[in-house]
Amino acid sequence: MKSSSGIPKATVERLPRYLRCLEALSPLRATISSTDLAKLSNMNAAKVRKDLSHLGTYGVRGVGYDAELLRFQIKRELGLTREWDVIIIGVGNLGSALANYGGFVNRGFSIVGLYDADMTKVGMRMDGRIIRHISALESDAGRDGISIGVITTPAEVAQDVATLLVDCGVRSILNFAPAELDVPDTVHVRQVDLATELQILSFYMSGGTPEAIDA
Amino acid sequence: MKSSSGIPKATVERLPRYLRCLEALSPLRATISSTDLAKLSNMNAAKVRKDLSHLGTYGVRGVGYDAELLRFQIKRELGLTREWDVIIIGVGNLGSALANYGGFVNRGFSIVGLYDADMTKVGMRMDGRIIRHISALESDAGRDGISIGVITTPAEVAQDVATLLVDCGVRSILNFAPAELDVPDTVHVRQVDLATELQILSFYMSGGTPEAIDA
DNA sequence: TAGATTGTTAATCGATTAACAATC
DNA sequence: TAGATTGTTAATCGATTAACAATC
Repeated sequence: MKSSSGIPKATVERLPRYLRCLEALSPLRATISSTDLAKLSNMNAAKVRKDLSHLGTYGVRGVGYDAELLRFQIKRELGLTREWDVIIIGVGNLGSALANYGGFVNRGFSIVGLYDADMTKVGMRMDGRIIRHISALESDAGRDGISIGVITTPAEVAQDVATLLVDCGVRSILNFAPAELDVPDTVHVRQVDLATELQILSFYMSGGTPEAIDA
Repeated sequence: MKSSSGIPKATVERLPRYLRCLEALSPLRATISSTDLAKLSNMNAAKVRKDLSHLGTYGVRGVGYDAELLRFQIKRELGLTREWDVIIIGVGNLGSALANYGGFVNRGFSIVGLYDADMTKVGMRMDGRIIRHISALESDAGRDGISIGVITTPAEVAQDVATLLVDCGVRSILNFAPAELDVPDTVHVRQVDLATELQILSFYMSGGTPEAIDA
């Protein structure tokens, strides 16, 4: 008995990157080698082959991978052969930007609901959808079966929103609020923190530890 | 001779998280143990101690860490005792959201410029700053000394923008465009791809490989 | 056949974790 | 002193990479 998926975490997190490179490829290109895909994705050819080997053996020795087939296999592995319903909670600057962002729809995600606690926003139309009050979430969720909740609220209320989502049966959360979320471990959380990214860059710009000066 | 910083990559990427937890702490709280910090940051106490040991020995056996001192040491290590100047290229939905996002300023980052290629946007005022044309970037950069460039353009032009930034002397890039950037390895790139995050969640929702069904 | 490239093995490297002596 | 908690060691685990036999 092995774990529900034999694919290592690190590989899963790289598959979308390969997919993105394959989709950007000229449609005329029939095959691609691990070396070429490595170059496109800023990766190492051995790593590419090892990652792809987890999908099955879709490469042809001496030739490479069928680009179209590989694209499909990655999508299948990532569960992107179906469409997932996404809701956004918190229609501030970032939430609005995501609601209007075209990059989701053509990548397998459909934004089916926008929620906010601010009554002055409720009822407003945004990219064809009406903003609903957060209190409507529970009944909506029961009817619609939401796959992913995106949290773009202020940090102070992020935990409450996460708890509400979990109570509504949502098992995947993408959290943009700079707050740690405490959820059952049946729930998957991906955290994106914009300030964190800048802080990591800051570390490398400042050149590491002061001790390194006496090198 | 060791590398310019002895701190492992994985630790650097966790320091902002500890920092965020410490800043959310009650100001009355004088000390914090590795166990408590681990709970707050959804981490393991041994990992916390190991990470913090890279900063020096600021803990006290039997007592814990001085919360305020620890906060300062992490900020110092991350290079956050100074302020970094940030520019945003591409004032679309996401770029505008970031320009108006308060979370940067009080975390050590100052947005000093907004650029776009669209002449209808150039000259517009946004959160007190005037959007300038991308062609002005080169001379502005020479005068101002920009630390970090944030790319929020369409994917198609992201590489050109990155190249321009590098030519302007920018050595740290935060890229939101779903495109792989090819830059010299003196330049640090952090990539944030919103669709990628959803795709990773999709993988775990769909339960891994089909082969797993016959378990 | 000769050249190219995969799939996989085995070595290496780095990160995580448990355990515990040191010490407040 | 007794209890608590760090800092660090050593074991473990997982990820990366080079190398090459298999094979198109």
